[in-house]
Amino acid sequence: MNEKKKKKFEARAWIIKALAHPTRLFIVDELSRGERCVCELRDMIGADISTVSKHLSILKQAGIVQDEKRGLQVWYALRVPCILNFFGCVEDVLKENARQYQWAVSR
Amino acid sequence: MNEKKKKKFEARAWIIKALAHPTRLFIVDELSRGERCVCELRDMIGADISTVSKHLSILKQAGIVQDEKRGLQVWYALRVPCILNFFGCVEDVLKENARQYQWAVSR
DNA sequence: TGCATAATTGGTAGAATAGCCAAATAGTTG
DNA sequence: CAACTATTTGGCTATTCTACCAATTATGCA
Repeated sequence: MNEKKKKKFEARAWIIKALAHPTRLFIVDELSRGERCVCELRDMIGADISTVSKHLSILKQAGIVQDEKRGLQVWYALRVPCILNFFGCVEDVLKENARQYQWAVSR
Repeated sequence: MNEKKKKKFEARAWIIKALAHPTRLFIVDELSRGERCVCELRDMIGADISTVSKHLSILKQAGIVQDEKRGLQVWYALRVPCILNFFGCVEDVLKENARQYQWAVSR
């Protein structure tokens, strides 16, 4: 694998890694329904606010969300909605896995 | 967040985590062009065969690839091609990030 | 059966990640 | 300006991930 190709997959992995955590997936899902401030997300997630803030920072660095400060609050919004299309495929994988599992235990 | 919702995002994260590594993304990309045996992938990747095998095992457990033994070799193939659609979106994010970066440094 | 090849599994050291607390920063209000 | 609120950052520990080597398993062939 040449250097250029390597860089390409590293860049992709960087974005995908940003999504690879339940809390961050929850945040993306929530933001798909509109912008939220950090305190709203903290209440929904139920973790320390510093933890939530760090998750948001990872999503922001990856370019998946954007933020805007208004007064004391920081509001986050989805920057690239196409991310959502992916979840359909992920659900397909999960469904297929469940199907295969059922098939495996039934024989 | 209730227990059911939590499980849902954990399941999704499990699949996405399986993709969140440059080598595994390379494998998925390579398999999108046809099935490959472990030794072919090892040659392309240039890592220890045990490392490649473990990456394949992660993809297989997630249900993203499937394997079939033929003689001495094990051949891997993509199980859910819809995964590929996602990379278009990931590239969009990367492009958007690059654009934003250019804009930021030019002012 | 004994040897060679392909792949997986077990073990381990080092790197990366996640979560919490405490401290710092930024904006608001009396 | 002091007190307060919302968020981020730094520091720390526990956990998870990754890559390699060595050992094991499975198959093919002389």
